[in-house]
Amino acid sequence: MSEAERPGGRREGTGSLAHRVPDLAALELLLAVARLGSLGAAAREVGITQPAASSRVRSMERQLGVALVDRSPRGSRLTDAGVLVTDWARRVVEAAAAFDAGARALRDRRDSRLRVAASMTIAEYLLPGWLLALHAERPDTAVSLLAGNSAKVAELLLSGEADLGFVEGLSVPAGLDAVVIGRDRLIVVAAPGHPWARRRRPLSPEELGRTPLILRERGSGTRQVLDAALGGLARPLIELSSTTAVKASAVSGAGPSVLSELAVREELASRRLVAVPVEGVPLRRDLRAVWPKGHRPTGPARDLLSLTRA
Amino acid sequence: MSEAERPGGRREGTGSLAHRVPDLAALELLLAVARLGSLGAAAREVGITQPAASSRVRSMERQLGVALVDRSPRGSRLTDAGVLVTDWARRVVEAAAAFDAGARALRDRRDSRLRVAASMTIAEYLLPGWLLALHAERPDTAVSLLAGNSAKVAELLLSGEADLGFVEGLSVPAGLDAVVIGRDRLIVVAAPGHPWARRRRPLSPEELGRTPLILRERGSGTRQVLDAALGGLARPLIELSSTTAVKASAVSGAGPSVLSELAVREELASRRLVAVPVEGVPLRRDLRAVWPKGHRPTGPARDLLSLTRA
DNA sequence: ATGAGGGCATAAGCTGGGTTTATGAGCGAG
DNA sequence: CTCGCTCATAAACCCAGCTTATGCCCTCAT
Repeated sequence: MSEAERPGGRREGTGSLAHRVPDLAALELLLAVARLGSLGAAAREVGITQPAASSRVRSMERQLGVALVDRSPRGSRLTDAGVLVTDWARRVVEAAAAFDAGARALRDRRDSRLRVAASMTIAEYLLPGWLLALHAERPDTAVSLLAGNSAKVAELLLSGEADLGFVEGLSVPAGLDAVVIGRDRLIVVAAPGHPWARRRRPLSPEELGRTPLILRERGSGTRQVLDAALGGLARPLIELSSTTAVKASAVSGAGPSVLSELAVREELASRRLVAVPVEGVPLRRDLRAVWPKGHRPTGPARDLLSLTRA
Repeated sequence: MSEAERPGGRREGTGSLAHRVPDLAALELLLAVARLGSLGAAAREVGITQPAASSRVRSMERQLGVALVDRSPRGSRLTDAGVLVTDWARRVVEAAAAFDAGARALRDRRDSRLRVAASMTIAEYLLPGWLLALHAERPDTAVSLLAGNSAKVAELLLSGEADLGFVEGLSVPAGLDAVVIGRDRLIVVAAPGHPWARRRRPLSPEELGRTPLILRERGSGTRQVLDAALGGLARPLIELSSTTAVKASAVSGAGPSVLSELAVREELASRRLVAVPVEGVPLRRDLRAVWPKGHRPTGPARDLLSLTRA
């Protein structure tokens, strides 16, 4: 009953992002201001009144502790800091747009003109981007998404519950035609503090095989590829049930791991994980679009397919 | 709940992201639920009560039209759809974390232990990631950021107002020592519908030089590099005053453009822009860390520097 | 000069989403 | 069989942010 639950001390560091980052509506408003050069015009565009926009921007500036726009009776322009903040805001908004595209596809399970079945990795990391691009070209296309492993994708296609599929893996499921649309690679990663992170000589397969790694559980696609590449030798340090858990564990320095390049792209870019060179281990796997044998994709399926070919 | 608010019937497309995407607090809560396997535990972690968490998750599910977690008396696990949504949510949260890291550096102009001066491109696209990585390794380091062009960076370093600088460009400003930390490339891009997008033969310098392009104004760093590479020949179709405006214009199909690889990475990944191959035009430029001649970076500056070397 | 128009700031009042507190119900373990 | 964990529901409450209604400032055109 006493409210001593909250240690009243410093809330430095972890104040929960949401308290320090303006909400999406505010960020969108800021982008509109940047584009239109006027608070009032931006307000109109996002469907609120001018005083509301004024207040929103002001409270953003208070929250961030930085002046973002130069107001003048002739309009508003971004300050230097505002330009930077706006660009960072754009990235947040784009991630939100990808979220929305994915969520929308997930919701419209039925009655969509294009039903896509995809493996988890592709659904997670590639599909939202494709959906955004598709929306830009063919705004009317309603897409629905079903996710599963290769076998599930094949089943959905063959039973007519999906029009187009995407799988990663070594072989094409029976009864399907396929085209390679890209390539994924498993890479060895370690936290920056790990000895391997500074390594310049490539790891040998034996070395990789005898070192305990943070891995997905047996049976997962990634684990299968790794085991096959090493000849069933992969030795687990910990086994976790999701790619995310594996990543988090690797980032925290628990040990090295082997993960899809797609899954760790961001961590590599921000240097929270480091790629470790390896030699003599075939860790590539093809990404393929698939469809029922003979039934060449047409209409919206063809549109989407043409977007995915790099 | 039938509301005939918007005349025009169709509320397809533009419903303003913020109405369709849960706010950051909700996304963070979802991530916590995924990690901890319990609504109550997640609630505790983000500092709200269990019923609030329950209600928040429920309203997310209503908003998205998809069940995200399987509740049981023994805890909560993500559904299949929940796994996907959570991964997309993670990307939004990471973008927000980068935003926060950048904004924080921008705010703490003075009295920071490490004062960084960076050119716009680096400040926009690379620094937030570095700051996140630095924070992961050295949580106590307070960083401040000043952005400007190469000359401004040099000035700040030489006057002692900054400890470490980052510039992109062909030469190192006088009075500074430097080390190359990466490489940027200008690339020719076009919207997917543009004829160049399907081109397989590389463009020749002449062809590029005689085609009107969407460009930054004369005097911008990007424009300078391009003009130098072409021998002053670049022909503008439109001249715009920000990288963002150029991108938006190119995406909308107004014409081809030449932009930093860093600036269009996301657009390329989602296929809103397509890279056009070019030959015989030297469009690379080095990214360098710089500091006052003789004053080797030490302490936090050295930490940051070591993070940036790929 | 001088008035019209666009742009931003301030003030006051209201609405509703999200929160807390309080309670109940299901399931498993000791 | 009871304790301890989980989640759901209900009711009261609080505050953030919106709208409406102004006013001031600047610029441009007459």
